[in-house]
Amino acid sequence: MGLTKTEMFTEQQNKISLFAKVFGHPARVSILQHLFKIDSCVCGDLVNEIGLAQPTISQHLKELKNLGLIKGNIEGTSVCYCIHKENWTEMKTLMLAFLNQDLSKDQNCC
Amino acid sequence: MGLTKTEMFTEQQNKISLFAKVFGHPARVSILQHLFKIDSCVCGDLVNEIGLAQPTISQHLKELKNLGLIKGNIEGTSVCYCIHKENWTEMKTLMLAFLNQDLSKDQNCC
DNA sequence: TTTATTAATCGTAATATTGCAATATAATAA
DNA sequence: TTATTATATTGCAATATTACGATTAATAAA
Repeated sequence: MGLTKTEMFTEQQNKISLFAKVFGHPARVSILQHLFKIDSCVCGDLVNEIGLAQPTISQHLKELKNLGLIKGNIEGTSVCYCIHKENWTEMKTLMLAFLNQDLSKDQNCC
Repeated sequence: MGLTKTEMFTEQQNKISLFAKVFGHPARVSILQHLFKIDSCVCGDLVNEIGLAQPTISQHLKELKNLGLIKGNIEGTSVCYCIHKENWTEMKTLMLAFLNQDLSKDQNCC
């Protein structure tokens, strides 16, 4: 099927999985790390930096933009992308709550 | 193509994306939250709890096990799954480094 | 031994993702 | 206006993912 049954899950679970999914490709991880490092970036830089074709990078950028994690400003013929700080912080809160679940309880097996 | 070009990325980037990918489905998020909550669990419980078919849950459990995030003990005819604490902690370190990248720098655009 | 019970595996259909060539769009330069 | 440059969109082929019915395997109970 390939179709996720989102209606069976809570809004929080679906949100977590959507953010995780966008991090689930090394090109998007790499793009984000690059944006953090240089603090702004045009698409062309990323094509050179990463090595995937321009349409592929553009598509990955679109997915990051759709989720609100980055924003882009048109500057002449190029586009300046950067991290959307507020949304990144909000996403982080959600992901941290998931990652920081309590590990201290005793397990009654394993 | 559908085939990720992992050779273009660092080992760290590939690792982050592999962990993120496994969190990229709400059923797996739900399974992990459930395991944290009750601290141990058999597959049958999860089938009732989540509502997907037994083979589907079993497949999601397998992916979590393959990445080392959970482990399973056979107990009679059922299997007791639980969080692999050491590996969870290791994964968390990696993901936190990614999520906690420095947001304080000035952006020269956007 | 026969019959549950429980979870894993197999096979398969439907949908999603990845990557890129070709093309389109938009802004600037000549 | 006509290039030129930079990014987005389209279309498509290859592969991956999701979900589940049918079956298998393994243990427990009768």
